Amino acid sequence: MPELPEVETVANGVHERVHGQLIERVWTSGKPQTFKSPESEIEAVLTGARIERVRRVGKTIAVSLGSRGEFLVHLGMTGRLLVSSPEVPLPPHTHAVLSLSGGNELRFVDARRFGRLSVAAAYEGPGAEPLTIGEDDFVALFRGRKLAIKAALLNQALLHGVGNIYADESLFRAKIRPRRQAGRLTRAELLRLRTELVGVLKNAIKLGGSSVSDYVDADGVRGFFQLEHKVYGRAGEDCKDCGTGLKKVVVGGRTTVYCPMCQR
DNA sequence: CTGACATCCTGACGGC
DNA sequence: TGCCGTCAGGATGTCA
Repeated sequence: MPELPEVETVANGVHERVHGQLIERVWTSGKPQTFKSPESEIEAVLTGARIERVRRVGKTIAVSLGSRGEFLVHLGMTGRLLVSSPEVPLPPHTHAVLSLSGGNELRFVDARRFGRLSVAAAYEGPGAEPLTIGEDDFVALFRGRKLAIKAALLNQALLHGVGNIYADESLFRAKIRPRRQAGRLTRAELLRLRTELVGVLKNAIKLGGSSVSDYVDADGVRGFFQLEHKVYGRAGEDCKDCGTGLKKVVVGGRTTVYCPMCQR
């Protein structure tokens, strides 16, 4: 499932291949819940627009269209944003096709339809940016919060971009149990969490993200960070650091895996 | 306001 | 082999 590193990889890859190009034609599938803005509005804004920049904001891909605003793509769980030749057959579950002046198509494909397309004037994202937030601001995010630290990490209004994989992986590396109350973590623990979170996100970006279900980048290529996972997807296996059996619980409504020995 | 929980959707996987 | 039930999860909406 695409989180910050996967979305960043896709956004950068798409940017390289489409910036500066004109959107000549737009086709949309008509599946209602895929479109957060009316399809007619999306088509009107996109058709004839020039793509200035493609970047990541939280887990959202924001395509800047100059004075026309931004085209926002949220990949949900199984969404893919692909740059393809028109000669390549449309994959099943294609929901939008943008024909570009460079001759290629920008395609949005999403089997499970948790992804969303919309247009907006400008997009800032709901929360703070994990890669650039300072120490004091990071610590302040969790002050007084009674929910579990894992649930707090998943809350996009606090930090945006972190999902289930990198929440579990950063908590393991920071040696913090996922169910600890966020507001009761010490400053030292939160600073450790910030360091490990930034580290794991940057490392994952370097490796092209984690391909666990069907995540691929703009060229359809899989990432490699799943090979570095210490806990995510490893329920029932042994901790790579200490050999203790990893535990699986539900926190914040999400499957959560942790090491009861390493994480306190 | 804060937090907990159900809901959407379909492919993959396990069991028999 | 093939069928069927279960599971996965980001954002949103509802409820306490």
